[in-house]
Amino acid sequence: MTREPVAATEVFKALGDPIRWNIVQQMAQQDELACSVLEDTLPVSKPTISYHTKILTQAGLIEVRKRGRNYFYSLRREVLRSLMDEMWLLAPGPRLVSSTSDELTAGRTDRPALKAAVGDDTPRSSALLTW
Amino acid sequence: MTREPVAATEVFKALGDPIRWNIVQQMAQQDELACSVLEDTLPVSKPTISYHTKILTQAGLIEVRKRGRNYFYSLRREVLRSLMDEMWLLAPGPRLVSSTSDELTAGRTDRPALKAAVGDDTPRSSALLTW
DNA sequence: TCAGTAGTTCGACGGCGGTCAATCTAACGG
DNA sequence: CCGTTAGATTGACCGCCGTCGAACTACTGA
Repeated sequence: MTREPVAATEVFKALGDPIRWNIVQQMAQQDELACSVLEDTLPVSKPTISYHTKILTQAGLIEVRKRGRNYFYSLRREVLRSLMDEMWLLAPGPRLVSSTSDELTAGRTDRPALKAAVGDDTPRSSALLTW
Repeated sequence: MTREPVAATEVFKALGDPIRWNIVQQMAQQDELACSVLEDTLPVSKPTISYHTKILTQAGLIEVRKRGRNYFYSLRREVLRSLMDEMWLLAPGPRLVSSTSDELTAGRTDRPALKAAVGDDTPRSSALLTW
């Protein structure tokens, strides 16, 4: 229930695990993610998923909604943004602003990461820089 | 000597430790930091400092320069920026752009964090948002 | 040449983090 | 009311992470 701002290092630590980073990326695209999806897309057991979602929750990164016997997670983007702001204080400079926005808003019809693709950390394409 | 881009999770993991985060913050202000300064400002022994700087180096976050028997570390801000870009893909929106720039460029005459101040994670002030 | 200093490297140790099988809880459907 | 299913909790295990003292390396200055 921690509504007070969480220490930056705790958020970093939460993001510093491949599986959790993968979860966050999935949630950024789906905007509301069923727990069952995670069980399908991640190569770990249910308890482990529960463990990771708890870590992310404690870091303030995700929000949990229980509907019936199903759980839905959503990304708290403000936390990500305030973390970026804090980083930007350390490394100001040109920032990417419009990355062919279709990649952000367009209906993601293709299924994302399957089981083995957890380690896929290759950065996506980028475009158009500015201050 | 890893010159290839480092996985995001590795960078996050490197930033997810209070002492390392403190080191990064110091380097962001000093722009070139003597190892001896770290020994004075951090509450850990020399071997531990060496260990942490190694982690940061492997994550691509800092660069090492040896001058005589002294070591100097500097922050590789590009890495921080590309990490921000990757985060921005997940949480686009208004970003802080000019945070009373004196706080960024002005000569920092006051000594920063002393021994006990490692846990000081409170975000700095901010201002002026935009896309 | 040699004593001293700066910093890394090398064990070794304690604790935390990630994992799973087993158990538990709560909601659903019949 | 009861079997089933979704997901969290518990307990245990093991490997890695952060820490330090001690030894080592390299540079300095006299």
